[in-house]
Amino acid sequence: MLIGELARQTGCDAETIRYYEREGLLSAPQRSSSGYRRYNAEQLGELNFILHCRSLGMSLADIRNLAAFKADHRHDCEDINLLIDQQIGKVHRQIESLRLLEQQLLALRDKCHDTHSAADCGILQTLVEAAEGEPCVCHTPFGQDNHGHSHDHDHAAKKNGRTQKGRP
Amino acid sequence: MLIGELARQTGCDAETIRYYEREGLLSAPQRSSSGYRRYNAEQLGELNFILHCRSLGMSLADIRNLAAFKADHRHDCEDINLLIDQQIGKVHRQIESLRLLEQQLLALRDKCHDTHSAADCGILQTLVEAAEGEPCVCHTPFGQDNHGHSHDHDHAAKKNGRTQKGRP
DNA sequence: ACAAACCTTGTAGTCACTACAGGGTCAAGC
DNA sequence: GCTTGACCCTGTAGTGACTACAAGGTTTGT
Repeated sequence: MLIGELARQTGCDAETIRYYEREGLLSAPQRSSSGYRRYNAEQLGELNFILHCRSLGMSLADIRNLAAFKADHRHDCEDINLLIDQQIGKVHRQIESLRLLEQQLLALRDKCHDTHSAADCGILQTLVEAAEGEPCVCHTPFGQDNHGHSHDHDHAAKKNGRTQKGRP
Repeated sequence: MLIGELARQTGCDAETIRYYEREGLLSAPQRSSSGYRRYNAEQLGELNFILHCRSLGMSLADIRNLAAFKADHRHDCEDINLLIDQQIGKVHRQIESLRLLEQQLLALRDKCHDTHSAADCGILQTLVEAAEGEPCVCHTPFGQDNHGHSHDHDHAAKKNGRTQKGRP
């Protein structure tokens, strides 16, 4: 099966498949005489495994580890449990901080219900004041645990801590 | 005040401040004869506004818009409300999909409590089987609304849809 | 013979930073 | 006057997980 067919069967973009191969997650397939990638059922399974793990929010690095554990059958599964536990912890912290975020946004939204001039907009005023005074709740979205180089997709406020680090 | 002092007062890295300037979020400060950036209270306010919005999970593009609304006082605040509502919607959807994710991970974790060989690890087995059969819950983490180029913190499974797009 | 649909590689862009190289400036101390 | 160290500058490249495109080669059908 060619890459397009694999893409169709898995719902994964062909460019992403090539990307996974480059990243060493997917084993390099055989090639036809003209250089086309030829996949078999085994690689279909490999890719589905990757996609399923991705759908559980795991990073490619985590999946690489998991695949290594899978390959080495003498390995005991302590590390696997640890990996899943870490994933659960990560997701849990994300949920917590997003909930806080939601609260703050809803409170903000509450400042303005009718359409009027931006000069009188309660939301804008609140934002400006909050930035000035900054005695705010100041959660740290998915933060702190951010050592290493995880970069964690936490857009928001990352390491800057604001209340802690800021104004001493 | 020099950039280091501004960094200290806001808890924002100096390199990030320069980045915000490059991106046009922060107005270009005056320069000393030797080219050093000199900030005043107004720019301190500007930066705090940006950081506060970031801590609410807004993208730099959103903040740019918000700042434009702030500047143009004749503008009415409908767009501001819309922006906040969209932000709330985004956060809400993220929470929902993360909750689902958490359930799946907890169910997965439940497959293995003791340390034993990876060959017998319930987690690994479950992952492999789930990838093969794939009659799974198959949530789509923060997906779908992903038009444009939002990139949205969604690690997970992004557009690939899996159950929808895959295997027709 | 030719077009459409596929495949290849390589490079650059996304977002919000972060890190570093390679230099310049400034104040304090000797 | 000279050195040291803390600061500042610009510019470029890297992060994660893709996505998009350019410029070309191959295969298949009419």
